[in-house]
Amino acid sequence: MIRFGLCCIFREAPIRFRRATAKHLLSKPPAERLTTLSAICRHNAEALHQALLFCQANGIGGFRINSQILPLKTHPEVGYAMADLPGGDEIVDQFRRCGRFSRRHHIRTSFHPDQFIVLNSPNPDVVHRSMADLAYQTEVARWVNADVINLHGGGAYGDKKAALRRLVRVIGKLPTAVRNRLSLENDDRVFTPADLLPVCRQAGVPLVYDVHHHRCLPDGRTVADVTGEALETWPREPLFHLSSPLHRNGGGPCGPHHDFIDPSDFPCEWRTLDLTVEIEAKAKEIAILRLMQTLPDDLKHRCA
DNA sequence: AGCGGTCAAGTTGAT
DNA sequence: ATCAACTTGACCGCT
Repeated sequence: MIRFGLCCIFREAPIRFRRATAKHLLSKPPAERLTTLSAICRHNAEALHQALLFCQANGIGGFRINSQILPLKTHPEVGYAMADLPGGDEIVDQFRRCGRFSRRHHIRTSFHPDQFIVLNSPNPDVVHRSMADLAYQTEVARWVNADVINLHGGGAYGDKKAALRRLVRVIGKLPTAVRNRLSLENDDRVFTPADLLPVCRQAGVPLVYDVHHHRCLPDGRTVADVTGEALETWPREPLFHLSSPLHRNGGGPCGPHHDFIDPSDFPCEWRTLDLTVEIEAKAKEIAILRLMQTLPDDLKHRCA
């Protein structure tokens, strides 16, 4: 069975996550900062519960959690520990409730740290800050029962092979709780599936195959090839990515995502797999619900 | 109440 | 050398 994952936010359902800016917090006295952050974190824990309820009620089998669910958690000036927040224990409890709900209803959750988290940077400060952020996301992942923290390979710095060697080495040094959840995803500018699959095998982390990125940044392999090799990197249910481009510039760089998914972008090779497919479409839950309606018929005709 | 500029962080590639 | 694009809002200060 294919299950679809929703990425971070809703277009129409009235479920919103809050954030904070460091600049604003720094204009307040420290005690007030913590009160503000506490209110936001509490709100977000409740919003996550609502998000999971929505998914459960609508047959959506996965949900990607925004990295800013605990805003600015590892920021050098306004970063904090849960114990610093007023009512921090209750906030953690609420996240644990989300974890029990997702386990009971088989809703898979994941994280996708943003572009500032780079494990293979030649700058050790960048790597250390990245590892700290991964530790934070892992902490939340344990509460909420998320089994995937998905990352891009990072930069090439003019020497892809050396960059990939650094990546293997740094992954090897990660705490087990982080590495057990870590996955790597092919991107649209630097690292293809062919680049990352050896890293995945050496470092013992799975590949999140993004077929749209692969079409923009090809590596000579077919969708069928990469699908098969990526599946072998997963000791549990695999997780792949699907999106449709707003503009069809065949072979050019990946542009912005479309509002919806063109069902014909769904690879026939995935049809019969047990697989989580995270849907990157700007219409969010509307796009998933539409795809769930149109895909079965489309597959029947296109992939016979 | 509504508007628009701004928001921690990195890297690449276009200008 | 500088700067937008990644993804995309939400927030905050101002009117």
